[in-house]
Amino acid sequence: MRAKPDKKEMILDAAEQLFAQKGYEGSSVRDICQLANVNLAMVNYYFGNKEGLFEKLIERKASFLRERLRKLLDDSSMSHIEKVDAFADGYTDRLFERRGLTLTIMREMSMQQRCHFHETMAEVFLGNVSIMRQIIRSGIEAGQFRDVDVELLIASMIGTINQVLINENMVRKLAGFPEDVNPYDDEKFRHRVKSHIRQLLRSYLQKL
Amino acid sequence: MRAKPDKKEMILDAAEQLFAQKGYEGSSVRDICQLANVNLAMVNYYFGNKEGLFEKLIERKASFLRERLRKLLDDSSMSHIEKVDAFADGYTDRLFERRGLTLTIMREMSMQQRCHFHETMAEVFLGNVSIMRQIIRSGIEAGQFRDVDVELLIASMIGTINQVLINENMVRKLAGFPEDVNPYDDEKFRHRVKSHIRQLLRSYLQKL
DNA sequence: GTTTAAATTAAACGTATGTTTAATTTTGTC
DNA sequence: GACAAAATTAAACATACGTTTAATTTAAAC
Repeated sequence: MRAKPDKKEMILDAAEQLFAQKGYEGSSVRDICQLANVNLAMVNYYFGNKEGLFEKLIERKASFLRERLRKLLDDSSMSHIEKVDAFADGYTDRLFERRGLTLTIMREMSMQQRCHFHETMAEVFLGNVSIMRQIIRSGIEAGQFRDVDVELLIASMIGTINQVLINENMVRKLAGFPEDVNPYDDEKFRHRVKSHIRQLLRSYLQKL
Repeated sequence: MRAKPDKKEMILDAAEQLFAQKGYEGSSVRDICQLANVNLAMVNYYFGNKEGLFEKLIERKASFLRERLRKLLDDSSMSHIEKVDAFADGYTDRLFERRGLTLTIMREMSMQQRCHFHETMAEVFLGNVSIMRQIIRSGIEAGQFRDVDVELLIASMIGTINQVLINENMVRKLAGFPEDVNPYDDEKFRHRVKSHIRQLLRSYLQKL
């Protein structure tokens, strides 16, 4: 007697998977419904239309990360550099775990098509950026960090993770994984990325 | 008597522009032909089909950058860190100037759709990565650089640029540009990105 | 058990897509 | 100017798409 499968969730799951693999336009409503084992009309019944499905997908897990990161701001037991480390680690974990959705959002953000999506995505994104910015700024004000270009440093952190996520085959080649292994599930590789980002941020932020 | 407009080139130009704005699937052959002012059948006449058009687009400017970068390797008048600087500057310029194509390639690389494109793209990409890797490695062997994670450092450099290119609106907000200005044409902003990357690489590579 | 709303279905609708065809025009060569 | 090849065109083709409809089944409430 397993829990009754929620068709709405099944559609969202299927859409998340297909959008990640084939893009928004490349995934037909028929494909999504077939993968979710529901009737073709259910997408429009539950979400109005295909765009509504996409927006629900973005909203579904939007605020999860932010709450965890925001707690870092108020934690007085950690030093500034430890907060930066913790933020980067948390962010890396999150993007690795939700690689498909991360890629989907990134692709949509880079297009002028469907611009009304951008607001939802920008809100989520800027929320996280704002937390990271505050962490770094307070480190600068406390005299522990160099006076760096905060916005671009954040772009470097997120950009590094995205760059690693973008091409699975490239990562396999560069890191020497066999063809049948998903490198993003490999704990060693994730640790390698994390410690690279940590060292990159540390060497850039800390005073000589 | 201006030069006769080469329709093949006009199609490629139109496709490059539309793919960048609306993605591969989001750009119809009809849209492309209308923008290029040619008949609908010309795409299939010149390129066989839509996928052939895309592949020609990738090949058109593939090797341009590599030759310039390769010369850096043999230039004995520059120090190792100067070569890294020059590589990063050249790469940034190139990606900024060809932003649309960069985004298009990035999106395609992140999808499992149309996997036969990946070989062409991977070849171009790995060629450039390989040059940068040699530059950094020889700096490490000469004892001038720390023994860093070369592959991920390159991912950081390219990822930073991509992250900046991905969202025009975000850059406008973060850097304070008005709505009607293209921030990627702004010489000051480009310089800001370049010097950030330079400092990031330098602080990470150079020994304490 | 009847009633009412929600959930689900198969089928159809209208349109947009990539591609092909067959006819026509342009261009270059002798 | 005649011929042949290349370039260009309008029209049609077959298919896939997102969406809607109208009928049916399921579930819940009384």
